[in-house]
Amino acid sequence: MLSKKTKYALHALTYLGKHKDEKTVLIQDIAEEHGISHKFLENILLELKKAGMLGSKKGKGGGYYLIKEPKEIPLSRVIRLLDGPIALLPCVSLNYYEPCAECKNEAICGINRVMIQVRDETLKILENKTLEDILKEE
Amino acid sequence: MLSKKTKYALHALTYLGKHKDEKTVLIQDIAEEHGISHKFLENILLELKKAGMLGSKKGKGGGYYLIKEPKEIPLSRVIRLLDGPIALLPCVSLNYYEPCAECKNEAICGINRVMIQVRDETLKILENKTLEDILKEE
DNA sequence: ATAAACCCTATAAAATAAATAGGGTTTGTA
DNA sequence: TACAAACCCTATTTATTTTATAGGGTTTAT
Repeated sequence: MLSKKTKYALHALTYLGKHKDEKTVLIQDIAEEHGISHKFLENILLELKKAGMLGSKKGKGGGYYLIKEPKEIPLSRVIRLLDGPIALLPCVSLNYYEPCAECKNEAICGINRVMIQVRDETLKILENKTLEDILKEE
Repeated sequence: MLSKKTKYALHALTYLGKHKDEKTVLIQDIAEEHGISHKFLENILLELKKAGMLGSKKGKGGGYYLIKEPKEIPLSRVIRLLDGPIALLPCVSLNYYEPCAECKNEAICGINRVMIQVRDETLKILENKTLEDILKEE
């Protein structure tokens, strides 16, 4: 399951996508819309900004805005940023690889091999679904 | 990512699959092979037994054994049993449904709709990969 | 000047996962 | 028939991760 962080990030991105004709959107507006703590959401938006998905403007009249086209933001990107690996095991993660302690020899581990296949197929799904798909459904 | 419980369960099932010509296998043998605590593994094997995947024999000379063909044990089954939902959000889980607190109206939520699609495609993968696929790779 | 907004780091609280403990029950074998 | 080896069960503790809070600092439009 996705963490609340990721879930909130998706809500925030969706909100920003729906209001992209407005120049900026306030944290407070998104937080109120979804009943999220202002401060918690702030941390999430900062991460999205550092990752290059959002821009922001300081000072009175400032706020956040999308700096990418919704179709350029795949679910895989958001999930990896806030939740970490998409792979089901550390030993098959592309971005967060770690060996499995209980595995004597990864090279001959059937679980490892199958999980690589699962990872590749799952990635295909999550790379193809983007913020645009979410917006189209609203 | 899968919990250690699920990972250990997969290792245990694989071990049992590789030794299915022997009548029974001891917890201790599996635990030693993968450096898992005997007691922790015991709890996992009991769950697998309750779920109808394993049989066991008490008393001296007893142990655990597979009671299903490896191809009848899909990953989805093991994951759901030990880890819970396969869906990425509670509001799209088939087996562990719960509404999302921050969602005002699930019926018009684009995230919900897209996550239903992701769930269906992910399920296809995890239902098609079975213990047999793991055993074939070893 | 000032208020409204973003930015940053650290810490606390809550929830979950992982492991341990301690015994009970069953059953094959000597 | 005693005993040891194995499964069976429940509860508790420990560790880790997630979630949330706190408290301020910096920037900028008006």
